[in-house]
Amino acid sequence: MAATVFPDLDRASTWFHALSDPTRVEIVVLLSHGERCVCELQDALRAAQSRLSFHLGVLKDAGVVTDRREGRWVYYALNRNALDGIADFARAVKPGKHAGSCQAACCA
Amino acid sequence: MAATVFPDLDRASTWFHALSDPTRVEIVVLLSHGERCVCELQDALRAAQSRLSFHLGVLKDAGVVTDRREGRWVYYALNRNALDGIADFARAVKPGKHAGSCQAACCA
DNA sequence: GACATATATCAACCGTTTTTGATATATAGA
DNA sequence: TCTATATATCAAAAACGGTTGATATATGTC
Repeated sequence: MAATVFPDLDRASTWFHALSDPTRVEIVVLLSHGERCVCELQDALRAAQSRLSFHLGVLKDAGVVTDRREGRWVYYALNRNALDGIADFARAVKPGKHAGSCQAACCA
Repeated sequence: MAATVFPDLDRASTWFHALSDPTRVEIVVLLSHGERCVCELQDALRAAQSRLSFHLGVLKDAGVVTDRREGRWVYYALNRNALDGIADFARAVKPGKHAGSCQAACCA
């Protein structure tokens, strides 16, 4: 059963979808230095404001980033839980890592 | 500089794109039990043959899986390097993990 | 209140991805 | 060689995702 290997496939594919665009991966890398407001990201990426806002929305909906308003500015930050979940997924599906959790016949 | 955090952004977003579809994540989970031929995956996923073949092609092009022919059958298997790369990415961008690799001013 | 700045939302457009059904290729066995 | 099975490829349609420019909302300052 798939579920025994990694319990939350939909959430996983949502994370991966959020990271499937190079611009969004760049945003994540920028945020890995610490939280940033939209205008800082805009300068760093030289991206149109609505375009950046769109990508931040995708990342936020997927739970990869969080946002917080401070005065006029909105600061975005990485969500550690999502990053841990991604690493967990990669670890969980690595062949041989779950030999105990399914029938002996199916796992090499 | 983005490159200091994770050196191969394009490869990362290619991996993530390959995993951005729920069907493909399911395939990966099935393959985590060991290599499988296309017809076994077809039974497990109840997916049309050409559809499955398409998704396997995407995973293969991204380097997430490998294939090998044995007689009439083609067996697909996970590529550990890609899974390691994904886990590495998640670890590398986790805030605080790369404090030494960039200017003190930028990292909290 | 009027104005400026930061960010989000919307609609239109365009290109890409996915699905489907049909056909092609490869291998094996009779 | 003929037939059956496994898989890949192709073309057309449908669905989706990203970009752009315009407009809306929220906040702060004068």
